[in-house]
Amino acid sequence: MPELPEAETIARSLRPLVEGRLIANAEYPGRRVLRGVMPELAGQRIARIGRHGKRIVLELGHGAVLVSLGMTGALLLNAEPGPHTRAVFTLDAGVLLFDDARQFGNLRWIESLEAEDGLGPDPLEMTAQQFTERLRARRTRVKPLLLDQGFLRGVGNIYADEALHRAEIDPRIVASRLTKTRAGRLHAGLVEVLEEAIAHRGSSVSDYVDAQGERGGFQALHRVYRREGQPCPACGAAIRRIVMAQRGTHFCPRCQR
DNA sequence: ATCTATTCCTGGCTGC
DNA sequence: TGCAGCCAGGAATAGA
Repeated sequence: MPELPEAETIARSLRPLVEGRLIANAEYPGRRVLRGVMPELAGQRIARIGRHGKRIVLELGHGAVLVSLGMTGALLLNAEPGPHTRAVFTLDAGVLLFDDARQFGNLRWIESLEAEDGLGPDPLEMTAQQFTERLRARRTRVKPLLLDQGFLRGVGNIYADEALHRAEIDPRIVASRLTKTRAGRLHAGLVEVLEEAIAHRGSSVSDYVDAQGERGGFQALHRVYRREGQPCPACGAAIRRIVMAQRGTHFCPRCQR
């Protein structure tokens, strides 16, 4: 499931071959992938590839296409279209596909990112103090809060669990009850795990691959995510799994109190 | 403000 | 070997 590090990896792997290319043709088999009205893209140039939270941004001469990868979305460069291909962008050199088996992903045209928003700040672009203030203002449990894209953009289930473990914080604790010190540790844990994951080109838990079809390597370094019953790398206690907000939540009952 | 449940979807897994 | 049933969950939505 692509989150911030996976989206960043995809953006980086797309840039050298897609930035500056002209879109010769755009097709959307089934059309279900589109959210809202998609203008004619043929003839437009992809000026820049960006990332906004866990989404990929294809910046055009005017406006941009926001790619939400959902659970199983992938942007593939020069691959063969398959049964799950939802969009085909034929470029002046090469072809860019959007494949998405489960169809939780979508494409949306926006005028500008600034006008767009409604999303919280990027965890890698905020100070510990900003994070701490936002966090302690909320009377909701910290794990679901980290998943709330309006609170913070880019964090999903994997990195929420991994950051809470690094910060030694129980996912069930109410955010406003965290001390400034512990909130600061959570910020540090988030930044650390996201940067490490980017360095390892993301986590391939089920089917995530980058634009060249390559898997990430960070899944081997997960400390709690989907490791129920296995020993905590820090203390050896068995990792627990509970469900919060309909999401599997993994934590060490000894380290995280 | 914050909560939970539901919906979308299908590959991959379990168990018979 | 085949198949039914269940599970994973990002985000939108409804309702409490």
